Amino acid sequence: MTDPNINLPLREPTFLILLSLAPAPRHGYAILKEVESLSEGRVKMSTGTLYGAIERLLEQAWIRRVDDPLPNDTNRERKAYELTELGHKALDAEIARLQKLVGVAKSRTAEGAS
Amino acid sequence: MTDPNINLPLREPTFLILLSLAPAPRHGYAILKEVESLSEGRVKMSTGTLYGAIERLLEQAWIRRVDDPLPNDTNRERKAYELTELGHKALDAEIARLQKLVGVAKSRTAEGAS
DNA sequence: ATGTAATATATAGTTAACCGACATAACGGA
DNA sequence: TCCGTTATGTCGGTTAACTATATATTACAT
Repeated sequence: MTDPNINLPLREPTFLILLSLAPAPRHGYAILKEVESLSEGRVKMSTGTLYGAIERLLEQAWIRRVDDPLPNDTNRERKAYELTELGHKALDAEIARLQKLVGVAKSRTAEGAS
Repeated sequence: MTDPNINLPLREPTFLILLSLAPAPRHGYAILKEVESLSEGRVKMSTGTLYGAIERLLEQAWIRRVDDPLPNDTNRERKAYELTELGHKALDAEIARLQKLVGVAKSRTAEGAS
């Protein structure tokens, strides 16, 4: 039932990268900025983390390369990525896992608390 | 502000260990079983993970050793642990982090709506 | 024109936590 | 008496993330 290609849990940077790509394709640096904004400034990924994760996600086929959605007239290199079907499934599965965990945690810590 | 002794995110096994200790002290093996039940059978921690984490959590002073709450008449070794104040804070902070993340993820992946 | 901040990609070396395998032993019931 | 469960622990390998470093282009202000 559970897809063997989807190995949870994701670590936070990976999760946020996928989440940043969920609505639309983006290039690396844009992911970096989006992750920071998604986490309200809390997560400032290093480029080492970012490009390492991109490489891994490409291998796992959770993301794929696409043409830059915002083509520019400069010589500037830009590589864009989007979620694959599998990537979407993985993200959804991870969100479900987190949601369940939060539910359990809430009910467990609520007793006797104030 | 944010306690410098609390370094988030936690990885799932660590989170579940803290959560298992939240209502009451437990000994190692009981934590192992509780984690499995909290995760509805999904997370089957190895003892390597468990005792490694316990050692780390003791060092960080997120848990402390206590007398076995269920004393037995046997020669069986049993070591019980409970959350410290700091451990409780860390757990609460992690739950808050997860909850916020789920909220962001939900709103971002939800289609429709404007 | 010159400097510098922001944009953009990439690699190398290190660390922390987890995982699987292994090891030991007491207990309880069939 | 045997076996599954309870109970504690070590060790080596894996892996993702982190830090630091590197390179180059572009935009903007002085």
